[in-house]
Amino acid sequence: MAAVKKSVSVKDVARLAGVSEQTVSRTVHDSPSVRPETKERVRAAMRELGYRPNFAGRSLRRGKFKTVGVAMFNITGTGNLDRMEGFAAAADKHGYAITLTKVDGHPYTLESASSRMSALPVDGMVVIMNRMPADFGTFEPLPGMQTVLVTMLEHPLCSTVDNDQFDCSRQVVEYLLGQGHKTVHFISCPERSLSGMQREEGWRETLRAHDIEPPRLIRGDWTAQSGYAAGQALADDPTCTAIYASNDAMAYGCIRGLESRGKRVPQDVSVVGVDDSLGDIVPDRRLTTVRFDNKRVGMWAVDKIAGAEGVAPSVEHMLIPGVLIEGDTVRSLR
Amino acid sequence: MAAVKKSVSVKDVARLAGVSEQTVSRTVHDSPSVRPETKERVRAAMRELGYRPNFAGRSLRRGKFKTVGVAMFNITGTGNLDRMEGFAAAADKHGYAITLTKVDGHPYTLESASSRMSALPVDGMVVIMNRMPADFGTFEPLPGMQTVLVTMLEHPLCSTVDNDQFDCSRQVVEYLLGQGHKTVHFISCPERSLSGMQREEGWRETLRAHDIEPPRLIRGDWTAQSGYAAGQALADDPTCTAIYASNDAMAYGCIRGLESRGKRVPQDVSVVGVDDSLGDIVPDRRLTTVRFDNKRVGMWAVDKIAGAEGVAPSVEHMLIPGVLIEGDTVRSLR
DNA sequence: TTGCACAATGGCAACGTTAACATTTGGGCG
DNA sequence: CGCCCAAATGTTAACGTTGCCATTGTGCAA
Repeated sequence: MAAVKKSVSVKDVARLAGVSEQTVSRTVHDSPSVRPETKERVRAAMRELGYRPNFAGRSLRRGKFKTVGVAMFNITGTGNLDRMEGFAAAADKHGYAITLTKVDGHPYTLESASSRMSALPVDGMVVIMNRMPADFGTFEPLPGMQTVLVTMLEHPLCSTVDNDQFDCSRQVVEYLLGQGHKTVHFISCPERSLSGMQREEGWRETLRAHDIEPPRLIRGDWTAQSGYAAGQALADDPTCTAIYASNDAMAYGCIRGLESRGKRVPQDVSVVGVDDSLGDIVPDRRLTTVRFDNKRVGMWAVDKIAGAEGVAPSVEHMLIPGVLIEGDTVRSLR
Repeated sequence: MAAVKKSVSVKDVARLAGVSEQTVSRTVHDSPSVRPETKERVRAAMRELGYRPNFAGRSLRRGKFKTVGVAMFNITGTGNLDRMEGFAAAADKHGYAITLTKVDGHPYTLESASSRMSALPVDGMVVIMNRMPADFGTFEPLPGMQTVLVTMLEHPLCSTVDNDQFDCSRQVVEYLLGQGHKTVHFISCPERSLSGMQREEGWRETLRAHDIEPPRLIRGDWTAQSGYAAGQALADDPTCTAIYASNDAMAYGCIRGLESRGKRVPQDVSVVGVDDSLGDIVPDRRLTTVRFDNKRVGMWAVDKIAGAEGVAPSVEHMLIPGVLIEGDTVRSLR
């Protein structure tokens, strides 16, 4: 029962196999200039000693870590899981790993995310922005550290990618108007949410593009309870035949609120949400909603960094459109 | 506009500050044996050159990465976000980072997770087990790599931590029996889910401990639709006054299924779920459920690795109990 | 004045890997 | 038979950091 005292290095393997360290290295990288017999002998030595290449030595030599850092101000948040799925998938594809970091949001700045990352073994970084960082305009990425921001806003020095919230609202409003509704009421969200504000702007702009003055919106707080209250309030408004809620929880709450006031969905009022987060939760009703492709957002961000590989990094801005899912909560008036 | 050509090392800082590399290093670590004036001069040089310590050099020297690897077979899964929150929080506390890796589940083995991690800059690893790996009994962690498994099963060589699913069922069943119900029906889940099977076992054992023969269970698939079907089926069973569903989506589906057959909840039938995942989604009803502390599970796992710091790693097994949340879906028969 | 303790700093080596270059070996061909 | 080329392998140095030990400078007690 031999105790493992320390890590096994190429030197140990070389000694056991009776070759030079370089030959071991070449074997690890499966270089064609090593004789098959030699390779086999080296591999046997590696197996016997339990050799694993040391990441630090390798990175030091190569000057690359093959790792992308992800900075999040909030780990818990809608879509984060899907985004991470995308990060991991893209990283995998390029042979990269993902390093996850929670950044304290006080102050809420890109600088704090950046300095947090600077001491970690990463070649590039992704920052997920939920709110507006105080230094968005003035931020400069660390030299040599390609930085991708997950946001709809465009940044002069960093590539950006996000769901197209504006287009999402446009799709919803056009769809409802296309069903013959005269206007679309909106249940919004707290003002500090960037994505929510963009949905709000999209709703307003699209109505205006159709020469419809946007009705007064109701500000919710993402919860079904606030949607419920909004639904009750809108139930008494005779002009309200179509409601667009900023997420599915509020949309569903709104439906229940309308029903509590005797309105039926979709017969009396049509309701649309955003998120596609209720699919598995509400059994007997399919909410009309917009499904975002957060996985693709995550993949794009990591692809941008891991796919660069020495290519001069360019600044690009990418918006990924969502898809409107037709459910049972919209009625055509035509 | 000077172009940054390559990374700045202690050598560059030392030259500019007119001191030795060692003094720079000591300044970085704020050693008391450097004169304040010298420190300030070195710091000024660091600022001017934009010096950032190189992770690879440091790790190579220290033989530590200050990073914990997390291997997941599925990124998307209930509770993963909270667990990650816990990973990140604990890592932060110890000055560690988290490296996330998605492991291909074909084959579904601990070995594949382990070998995936072996080439990454991590000091220890956490594996999230959703199913039973083929090599659970025979797996040996990599030498020098402390390995923590997130599972209720105990492993002879690896520490383990998870929510106490067994206790969760015990709490639910005891609670319902305590309200005067004669038995508790159960909506289960696919058999390959480890946690689901443990809930099932807990339900069965607890009933038996009260000399109640467990009624026939209904196997669902985690979705509200399957809960809906189960609710409809159970609506016709006159012995059924209390239903325990293996997650909240099925519990909610079950309620709707019961209602579709004219049964009222909780007046006619009491329903309890597990997850506490509906809090923000169903506005007008608070489901009685069990809330797990996945964040704490994640923290424990990372604490175990990052908190060890040279201490001889011991094998421990930790179960974190959930908390029963009383809602509006249970009626007392007393 | 000498000796000594201690504070401040410097020199050197090593961590594990691999690119670049150097060397050896074997075989083909004039 | 000698020459040259290519295949196979070896040697060296460097990536950036920091622990260890050596050196220098300073103040104070004997």
